[in-house]
Amino acid sequence: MKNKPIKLSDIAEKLNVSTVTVSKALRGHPDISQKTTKLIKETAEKIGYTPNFMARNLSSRKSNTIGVIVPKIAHFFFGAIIESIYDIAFRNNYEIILTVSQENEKREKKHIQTLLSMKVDGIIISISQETKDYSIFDAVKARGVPIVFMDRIPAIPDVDTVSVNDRLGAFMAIEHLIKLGHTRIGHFAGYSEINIGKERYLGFEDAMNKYNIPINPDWICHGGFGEKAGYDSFIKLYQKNSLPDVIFTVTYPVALGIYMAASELGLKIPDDIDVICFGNAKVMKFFAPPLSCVDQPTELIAEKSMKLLLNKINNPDDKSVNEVEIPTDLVLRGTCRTFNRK
Amino acid sequence: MKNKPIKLSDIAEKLNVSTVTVSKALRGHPDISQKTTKLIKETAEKIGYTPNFMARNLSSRKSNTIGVIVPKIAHFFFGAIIESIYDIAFRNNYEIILTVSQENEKREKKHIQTLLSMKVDGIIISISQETKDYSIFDAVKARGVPIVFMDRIPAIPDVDTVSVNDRLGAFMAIEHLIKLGHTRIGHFAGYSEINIGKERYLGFEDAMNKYNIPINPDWICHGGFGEKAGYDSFIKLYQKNSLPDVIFTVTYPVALGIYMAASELGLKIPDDIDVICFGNAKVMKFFAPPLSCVDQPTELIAEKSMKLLLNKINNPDDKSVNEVEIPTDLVLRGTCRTFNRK
DNA sequence: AAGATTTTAGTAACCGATTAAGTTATCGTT
DNA sequence: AACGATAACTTAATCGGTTACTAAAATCTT
Repeated sequence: MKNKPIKLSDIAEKLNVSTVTVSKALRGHPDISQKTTKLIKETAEKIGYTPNFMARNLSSRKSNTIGVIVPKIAHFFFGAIIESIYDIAFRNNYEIILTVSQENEKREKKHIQTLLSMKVDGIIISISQETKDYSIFDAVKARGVPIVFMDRIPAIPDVDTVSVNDRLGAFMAIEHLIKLGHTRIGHFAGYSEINIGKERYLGFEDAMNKYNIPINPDWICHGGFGEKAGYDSFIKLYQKNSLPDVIFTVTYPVALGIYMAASELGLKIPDDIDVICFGNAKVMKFFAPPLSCVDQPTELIAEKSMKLLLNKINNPDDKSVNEVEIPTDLVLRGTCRTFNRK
Repeated sequence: MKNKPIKLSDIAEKLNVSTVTVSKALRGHPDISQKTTKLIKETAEKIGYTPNFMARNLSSRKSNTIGVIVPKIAHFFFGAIIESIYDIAFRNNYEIILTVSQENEKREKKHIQTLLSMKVDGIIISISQETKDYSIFDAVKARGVPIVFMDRIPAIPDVDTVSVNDRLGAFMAIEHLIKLGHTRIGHFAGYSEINIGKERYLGFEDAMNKYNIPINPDWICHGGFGEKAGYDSFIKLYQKNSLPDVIFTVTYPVALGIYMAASELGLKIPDDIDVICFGNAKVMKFFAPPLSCVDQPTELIAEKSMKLLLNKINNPDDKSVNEVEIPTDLVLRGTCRTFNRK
């Protein structure tokens, strides 16, 4: 009962022309006359022909496909970015192969290999929080496959990147806290091996230094970019009886972890502990209290990344290195609005 | 500077065997002796060979790939499901091609064709809210490609489906409201053409009928499953000065729309207007007030869908029709906890 | 020890397209 | 009228594998 898919040769036979003629006609190649092209296109449409993706890509050696690797999906930041990427890809007639590393370096590596074996035309990646071995990225470059690093960027030279102004964004947040009168400021910093961890910490440090506020190492907690990290760090500080007045978190999920821990511990935000995070999400404004944050414009990140990548794909000889930096905004909602010195 | 990817014949030449031998060895075919197999596998590893996905799939006529189509990504429900699907796929050595219809029937159709042309081994789909023409799904079936409908299911016979108990879930929610003393109950119902819209409405109706509470047609609002629908409907009711006491929404985003509208209008949830929705999300518990809902176990939905699909892929002769139904739970948080008759 | 089997490997054909390199017929030039 | 140029197709080769057959060597049978 299995309908065999229609192929080029079916159309060719029917119209008594060669398969090459059909192939060319369908792609609008000037070799073929208007008349024949029209005829072929019409019959192709009529009998419902769709080209075999594999065959086409194998012989043409390109896939019109972009590979995307992200650490997570079910988090607002990546979800929003992915949605935008899909949208842009669709409009440009590209397919997306999305893979998820689950913050796991080995998976990430395997995905990259898969994408290469699929002959994707380019790759957009936000690396996992635990990725330490960057040699795989050299392999990608060696293959001549354009790659754009987005948001989470490894420290390697000469790569195209799109990120937000992490350092300044963090600085602005901390400066705001200080101006509110805060001095006992903590920072849940993720991992410092990776740019977003490092830069955001640096921004934090910049502000603390500028206003001559000592940094309490107890309050600088590392551990990851997810909820668990925020939750665990908070619980630990609480148990050590060493909570700061306010915590700046490296990501939104980390802040979520704090909300979770605080609610379990019966601590009130923002009275007992205040929170501000890097990264925005639509739902924050409905939180109790609405969470203030440093806004990262996801759509813009996606757009710039895609533009950069498509540009590299279409101009293979373009060896330029582009490091796009997107500005951030401080969005003040219910948290970190005021501070009453205890 | 472009490293040519290594191919089968490179290994074959190096070891002085035929490409077929290499191909077989790498796939562990019994034709080849242990010794040669080991040797081939080792050198393949050493020189970093990865098979060309396109070539392999073209000649073998299968792809070890599953196509997934969802209406949205950046919404908790789908995000969570997709994440689980990716996880299961990875563990089973399948690739996922994820596409996003953006609630658009034409895109959805195009994606299906693309997936077919990519020769995916099977498809998991949650159809768009506006999909009316189901003929494309027959085409998929005719091709012999297994397809599993998940959550959003078209009304066509003999298809494999995985859904939650929409009707009962809605019934339980409404019954709870009624037992709280509510009678002025509204329902933002999405579209009734599609199962989740229809069934959840039916559950609503069941409860209203059981307790002999008249349904006010003004309070049954249709329009979609997204935030905009919730927002628009709420504003409209407000302007008509005809708000119910409590609204049951067909999805979580619709409830979000209400939160948004209510906050703009200065109405307090749950005092001025109360809300409960179908569909859960981790962040709801941090809302002001924490949103009560009917929980849909996303992980289970993903798991059942994948299991069903993989089963069909591995047993092509299995013509059974499976309709998996997953139970739901009422999760009470800050909304719809009590009701003081006005 | 000869024939039957099994092991192990190789040959040829093919998957469904695309690209490169012909082949005619037609046309314009001078 | 002879020549090169152009238009419109076709033929052959190729992309990098896999499958179906075939063949030689090794092992087993009786």
